[in-house]
Parts: sequence; C-alpha cells; structure tokens
Amino acid sequence: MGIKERKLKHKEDLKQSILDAAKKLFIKEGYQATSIRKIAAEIEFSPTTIYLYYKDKAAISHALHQEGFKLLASQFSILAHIDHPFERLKAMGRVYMQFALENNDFYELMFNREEPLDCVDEHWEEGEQAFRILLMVVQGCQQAGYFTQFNAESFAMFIWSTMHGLCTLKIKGHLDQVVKRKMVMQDIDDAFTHTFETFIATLEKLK
Amino acid sequence: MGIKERKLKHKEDLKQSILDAAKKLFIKEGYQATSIRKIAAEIEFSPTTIYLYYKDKAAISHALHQEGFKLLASQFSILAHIDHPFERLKAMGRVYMQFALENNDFYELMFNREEPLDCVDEHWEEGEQAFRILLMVVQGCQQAGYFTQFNAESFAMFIWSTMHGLCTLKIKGHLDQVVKRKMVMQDIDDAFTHTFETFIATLEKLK
DNA sequence: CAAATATACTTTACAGTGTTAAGTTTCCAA
DNA sequence: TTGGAAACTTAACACTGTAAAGTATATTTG
Repeated sequence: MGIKERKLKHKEDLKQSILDAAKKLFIKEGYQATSIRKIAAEIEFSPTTIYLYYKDKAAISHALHQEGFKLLASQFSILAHIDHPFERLKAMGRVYMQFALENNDFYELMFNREEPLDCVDEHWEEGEQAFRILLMVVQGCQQAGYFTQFNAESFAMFIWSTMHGLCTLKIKGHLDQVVKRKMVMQDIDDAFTHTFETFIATLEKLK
Repeated sequence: MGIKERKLKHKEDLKQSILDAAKKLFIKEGYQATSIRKIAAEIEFSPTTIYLYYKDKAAISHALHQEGFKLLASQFSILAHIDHPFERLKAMGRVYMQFALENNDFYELMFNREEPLDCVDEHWEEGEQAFRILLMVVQGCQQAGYFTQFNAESFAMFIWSTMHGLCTLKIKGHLDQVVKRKMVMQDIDDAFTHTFETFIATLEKLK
C-alpha cells in the first residue's frame, strides 16, 4: 500500500507546512498578529483547511510551544561540556536568559500563555523535562557543597522563579522602565545582567 | 457658571462608570473577555460612546492598571506597623504574593501586559513608586546588617524578579504542573509557599 | 467499466472584536 | 426663535476564530 503511505506523508507535509507558516508569521509579527487566515494565506489554502489538521488555534499554539521547548533543550545541550556543577548552573542561567531575550515570542508562548497548556491533558511533559535538567544541576551543586541545607526541588523552583521573573520583567520592558530613570542605578547601563550577577553572587555565598 | 460645572461633573461620572463597568467585567471574566461592547451594554450606552471618554481600549486598560496599583499600595500600607526591617521585607513579600493570587487579573494587567504601558509616555509612575517602597525596605535591611555587600538597587531588583517569577509561575499554573506530579516534592502540598520560604531562608543567610 | 463512496478542500456564514465616520437628538446661548 | 455646539447613536469597515454545508477529485466496490 505505497499509495496510502504517500497520502499519509502528504498529509503530514501539509500539517508541517501549516506549522512552518505559523512559525514564520509568529516570529515576525508575534502571537496576537498570527491569525488562522494569515497562516492560510501563507500556504495558499483556505482558512478552514487548517482545521482539518489542527483542532483549533490553541492546538497550533501548543505545537509552536513544543518547538520552543525543543529549541531551548538544544541550547541546554552545551551544558554537558561544563564540568564544575556551579559553573554549569551559571551557564544554564545565561543560556536561559539568552533564549528568553532572543526568542521572546517563543518564551511568551512557553511560559506566559495559558492557551498551549489547555491542549496538555494534565501532563506538561516539556516543562517537566526542562525542570528535571535544572533539578539535576542543582543536585550536582549540592554534591559539590552548595545549597546543602536546602531541599533540592524547592531550591530549583526558587532559581527558576528568579530567572523567569527577571526575563519576563526584561521582556515586558518593566526592568528598563524602573531602572533607566534617573532615580535608581544612574551608574548601571545594563540592569538585566547586573541583576543576574547579583543573583549569582547570592548563590555563591550559599556554599 | 454652575451649570458648566455640573456638566463636567456629569462627564466625569460617566467616565467613572465606564471604568467601574470595565472593572466589574474584568474581575468577573478576565481581560480577554472584557470587550468595549460588553462594557457599553453594562452601562447601557452605545459602544462608541466609550470612545468619547477613552481614546481606545488600551486607555481603559491603563486606567484599570492604575486602579490595581492603588489597591497594591493600600495593601502595602500595613507594612508601616512592622518595625524590624527584615520582618517588614518578609511581610512585603507575603502581601505581594497575596495580592497577586487574589487579584490575578489585576496582576496580569499590571505586570504582564504591554497595552497599559503603551499609554504611559516614557514614565511609569506607578511602577516606580512601588519599586521605591521595596528599595527603601531593602535599604532598611542593609542598615540592620543584611545584604550589606550588595548594591541596594540591584538587590531590590533581584527580590522583585524572584517574587514576580514565583507569582506568575503560580498564576499560570506552571508551578503546580511541575510540582504536583509525583516526580518532585511528593511530600510538599504547597509548593508556592514552600518556595517562598526557601527564598526567605536564603535571604536570611545573607546577614 | 460504472456507480457509490470516501477524501480533500472551499464557500458561505455566524457571532464576535476594536474602531471610525456620519447622522441624530438634545440642550444652551445669542 | 434660531444657530450651533455637545452628547450620543447608527451604520459601517476590516478584522478575528470557527462550524456547516457544498464541491470537486480520487478511490473503492459491485
């Protein structure tokens, strides 16, 4: 049944090109501006054809959301080359920050939107896996004498909170709004990295 | 010219009732579901009347956003009764968390949406004022011997990041998603407060 | 091979959105 | 009484996501 397979292949192709078109629009114009109709126009199909391949817009969001996690995971892969656990943790933070800033639409979709999670039935595999990596790095640090008095899970949660908060404040422009005014940090040009360094310094003191 | 004043009063009244209606809908159904048309129906005027009092929807968002900051500021007022600086910082964190969870739509509008900030011309007074309070509390802590080796502004920024990250992760459901699974923190029923406690514990070590 | 059926896609339509321009009513001042 | 301004509405535009119904084309079956 070679024909049936080719058909299926073709169907998969179209599903993929819908996603590619969505991704393209999404990266260029952001989530709000990425409408079903524009995606359809991009691939030169009628808008309703999209619904033959994706349940609704949230399903497309979810697919993009997963693409984002793949991308993040690939960025994290460089961490394997760093031996010292605490150095690895620092590098992980920097990779996370860079990812958030360079792909802020993806970041938004991955962590700040609820639509994609509506498609996730009680199980958010991508998020868990990313958290698991952080948890392992934290546990590595603990074996090297860091954060020994803390529960690994909640310490990882704390680290994630700080990094997530910092990145979202930066992306939404709140960081610069508060900081670039004369009132605070007159002397600091980059509040973002400086706040990160402060965070790292506090962690360093917990050896 | 008593008549003209009454007119002006009446205009202000309508502007206020638009805001009240928006607030009511917004609290009950969230930002997305609060449309100009629904606000208009609520006050029994035609949709376009709204535009005689507010430039566009972002202007209404901005007004609500300011209401949110008023509310937060009123919650912060209880901090004045707490003498010990570090206790005040802890209480501030708890008030912030409670505000975020109890008014998560407001919180979203205040810190996670960009629309309201579009109305703010290069100056985000509300945000700055809130940050100034945090900064003062941090400086108070420093005078009591905490965080002395750190720059107050960036330390305040770090604290805000952590609190903001924790609250948004909680609100968006990511915290529970990652934590309530068996894989981590089997024994912890409330990951949110536990992570906060971990954060406070790290701060405590920086005396 | 012809008829029935399934597949893939489109057209049309609904109910909603923010927003603008033009039209209408109301009310006050000259 | 009349002119005009102020307050409000109607109608319309250009969008949005999505469902139902219609139409070709291709495949299977009698």
